[in-house]
Amino acid sequence: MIDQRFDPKAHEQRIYQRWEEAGCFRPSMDTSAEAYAIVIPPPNVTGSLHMGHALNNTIQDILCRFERMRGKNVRWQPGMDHAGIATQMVVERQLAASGNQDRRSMGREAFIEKVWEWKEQSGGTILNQLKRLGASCDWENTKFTLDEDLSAAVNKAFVDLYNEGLIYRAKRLVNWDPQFQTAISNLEVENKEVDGHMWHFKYPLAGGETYTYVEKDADGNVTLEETRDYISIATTRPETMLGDGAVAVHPSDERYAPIVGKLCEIPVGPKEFRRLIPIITDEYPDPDFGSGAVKITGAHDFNDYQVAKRGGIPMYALMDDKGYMRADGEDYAAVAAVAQRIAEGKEDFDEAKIAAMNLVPDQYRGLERFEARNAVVADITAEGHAVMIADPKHKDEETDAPLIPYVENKKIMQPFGDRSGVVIEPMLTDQWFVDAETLAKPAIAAVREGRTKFVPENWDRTYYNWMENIEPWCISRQLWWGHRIPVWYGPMADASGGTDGGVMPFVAENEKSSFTKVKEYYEQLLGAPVKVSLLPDRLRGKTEFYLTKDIDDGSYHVYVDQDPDVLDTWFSSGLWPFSTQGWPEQTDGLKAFYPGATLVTAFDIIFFWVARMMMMGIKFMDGEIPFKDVYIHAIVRDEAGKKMSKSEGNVIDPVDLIDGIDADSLVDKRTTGLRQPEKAPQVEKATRKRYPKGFEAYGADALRFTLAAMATKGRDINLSVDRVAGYRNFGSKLWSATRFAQMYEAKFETPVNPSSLGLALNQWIIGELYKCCADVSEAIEDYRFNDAADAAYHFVWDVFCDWYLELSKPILQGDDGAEKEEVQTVLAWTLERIFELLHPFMPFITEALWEQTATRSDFLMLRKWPGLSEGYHNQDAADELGWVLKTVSQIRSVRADVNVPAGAKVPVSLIDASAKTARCVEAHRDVIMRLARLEKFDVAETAPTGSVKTVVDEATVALEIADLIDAKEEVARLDKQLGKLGGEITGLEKRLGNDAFVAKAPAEVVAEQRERLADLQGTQAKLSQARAQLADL
RNA sequence: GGUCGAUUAGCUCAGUGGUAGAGCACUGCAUUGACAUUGCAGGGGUCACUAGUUCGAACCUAGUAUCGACCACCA
Repeated sequence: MIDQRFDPKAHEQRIYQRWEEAGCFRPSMDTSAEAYAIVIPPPNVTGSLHMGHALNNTIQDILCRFERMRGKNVRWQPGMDHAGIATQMVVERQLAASGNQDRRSMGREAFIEKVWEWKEQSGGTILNQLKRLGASCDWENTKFTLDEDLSAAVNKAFVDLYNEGLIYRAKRLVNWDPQFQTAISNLEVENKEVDGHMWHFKYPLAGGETYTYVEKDADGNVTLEETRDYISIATTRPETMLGDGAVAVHPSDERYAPIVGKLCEIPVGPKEFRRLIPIITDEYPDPDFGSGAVKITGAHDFNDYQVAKRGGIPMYALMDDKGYMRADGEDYAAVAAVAQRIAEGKEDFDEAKIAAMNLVPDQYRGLERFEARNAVVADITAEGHAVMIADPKHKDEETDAPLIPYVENKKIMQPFGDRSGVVIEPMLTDQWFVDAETLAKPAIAAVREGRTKFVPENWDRTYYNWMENIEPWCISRQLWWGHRIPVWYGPMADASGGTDGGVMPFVAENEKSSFTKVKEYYEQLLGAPVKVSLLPDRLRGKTEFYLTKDIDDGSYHVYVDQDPDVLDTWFSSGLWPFSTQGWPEQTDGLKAFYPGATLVTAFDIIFFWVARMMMMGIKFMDGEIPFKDVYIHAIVRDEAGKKMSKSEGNVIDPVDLIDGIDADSLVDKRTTGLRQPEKAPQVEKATRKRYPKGFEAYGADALRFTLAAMATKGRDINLSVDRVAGYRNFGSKLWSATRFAQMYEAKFETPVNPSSLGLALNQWIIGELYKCCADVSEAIEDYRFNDAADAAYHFVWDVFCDWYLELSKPILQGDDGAEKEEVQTVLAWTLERIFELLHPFMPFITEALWEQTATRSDFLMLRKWPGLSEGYHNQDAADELGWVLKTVSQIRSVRADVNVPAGAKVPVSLIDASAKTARCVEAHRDVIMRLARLEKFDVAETAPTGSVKTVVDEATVALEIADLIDAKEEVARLDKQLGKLGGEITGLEKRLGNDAFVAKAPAEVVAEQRERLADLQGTQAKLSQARAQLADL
């Protein structure tokens, strides 16, 4: 006999280990079976399991277990992402906390070694947590994006794209994170609205020139006309004025037409040398916004960058990598003089020249960017270049109001680094880019043509929206942790061995092949033997030593230096569906498991990952898409619909739901080692704030079932612990039902042949089981996990436990050996099918029940899915048991209505019963008497006087409880029912009386309604009769 | 500004044109026979609003209101 209760702690980890040891997670590699692959969204190596992961992986596991049971060759590909910035951040922080050197003084190699050390010790917590959840991943094939083979795939992908011109290096304006001192992609920038200011300044015209400034209203009437010697500019970032290259106005803006082409002065910096910049026209400025004139700072604003590129305006970079005003280069006066000549068109310029020019006036050099802003504003204002307005707070006539500098307080959108949280700075730097536009085209087509489908499908709009407006993808990161860019630079040289300090890139899959390329190149160029070595640190920057000639034999020595940058983490993630299967080798895994069946992920990762996998997969796998379906699931929120966040204190840790959280055992929990040590206290605190008393250990099954039951398409999940408790109870119910079966010696491992069953009860339950199986299968196939969970839940609890088990009791406790044996067999058989049916949702408890109900040689996990045929359904049995259920329910309901004591046994007669009903009475008398607590249950001609009546189908059920009832109350009870019936009947009559309905509605609907009306009228007649008899009393 | 979504019972949510549902909460009754992590019975809804399409609308269409998410934004 199994234990009285299911204790998750006693079974979950034990069973998981059994599966793992037996190799249950491995693909069958059965070539006759259909292959089925899901690649896990590789969690960050720094990650620990949160509710989103729990949902994501529960869904994948349900699909994998379901398809595995259906006989497919399943690989659920697990692994982890090296997560460049996140990991580097964690390790750097740890180094700092333990008083170590920072990474720069430590050096690249030593630092990376530290990260690997950290990875071995603390990384990958999440994989063990996934095991706690029951994830049936193919662990033996676990991959890490920085593994040797995956790194080789990354390099190959890079080289191939480079050779096709789809990867290129360019100086462009990119998002720069001043904290991490690296470029990041657009996607890693979060735009947030913050309180900001917009300052209005006057840029004086060169040489004190003046013009007539005229403003007109919509009808062309002049509203303002004055002589000005300046142009008014509005800006939210005054510190960038130092890098202005022009002022732009819209070509149609008549106000400024007189001064277009003239020069104006940037009103900041040393008075003796104010820089002059041209006033130009461009389509970009909106004449209706601000003053209509825009300062153009090409190196510090994305819009300005476009204008500057169009207009050939120089873009002066003002800041260093840390977001401080530049302090390098020549002093301001010298540089500004050059800039002046450029602005006046008197001197040519090129990118390199501009890049070297530091136009930050001496007094601002080295200031942090926000300090610089304050200083610039103060200086300009002090000097009287702020636009002045009448103080709006002043109550008097406008003319009397004092003038104050015009500064608007307004909400502005500001970019923040999603990891660092600091304000992102647009910076002009050399970076590597992927031509995403070209790669996106076939990826868009794949979805348009339905080769890859989004579920729910409306997400394709989001995908198109982004893909059709995709920007070049900046893939280089100025970090150390990641795939180093496979590019080596040699010195730019001429045939005589002369160098100019420039570099020549060699792109190759590894160092060795790059050296071969370098050697070939220089030998051809120089016509002499060439030896190649990697540039040692001590020579870095000393370009004169990069190419040297041996005076003795005339051979050359070339030093090459690998690009110091690493690739965006998502570059390697984009290759995940095929790099994990061994690409570029044509492995069996690759052949079988690409393309995958379904990608399961949350919407926030569509751009980051799904889009990139689509582009890369199609590119490298001969146009074959990486997966057929993309199932986009919900975001898990707290029960009030708020996003779970540590600061809100509403985080629920999935592992806490599995293991329980006890208010007093904080210490105990920390020793489980399931969380990152440095993270654990915070999570504890957050959960405990919300659940001060803690909560029970609900087990992985309860959590999984809850998530599945709530996983409706296209809606967020508001998770409540109560709900988890509810589904834990469901597991308990199944457990105790199995105990019941064991108690009555149910015959497990015994086949059932539907056609040889003698009892309607058994024919009925296997028919119900058949329906349930069909519903669950269809729902999972259709990604309706909530429907699948509901169908199983309802069948097990409401049909199997509440009815079948109760109905079977008289037989199991009775004397008829043959009947008893049939029930023992069907009971066990149905339970076994239930275990199978629930296994994808609740793998642990079902496997535990499987192993403990018989001596078994197999795992439930590897059994065949119960795909029952329609032959299991028997309509006669269904009708018969349907009648039994109705009859019992009706009698129970009446008993409760008229307050018959629960223990009292009541005699009941059945009036006007048909022959068929009479046969049912004979067949099921015992069980009905037992379940409805009857003293007798017989067919009769007439109802005894003083009985309480209800109607089941054609028959009136009379409860002989004259002594218990009050005639008045009984009349009231019947009237209430009649009232309800009457309302429904009227509605039906009205509908059926409507010719249009009868004429236009489908015939079966009309027939159905007619039948229903007839039924209701029959019931009404019988109840009315009963009422009439009572009234006579 | 663009896109997507939500509004159904006290709460959290299912429900793709034909009798409004679940879980939790609530009320009454039931405790030595699988299960109190239970059983039986019950109360509770103008399906946000307006108009339309339809024989028929929670569901389709248009609009309104409120809430939310994402993307892009005026220097």
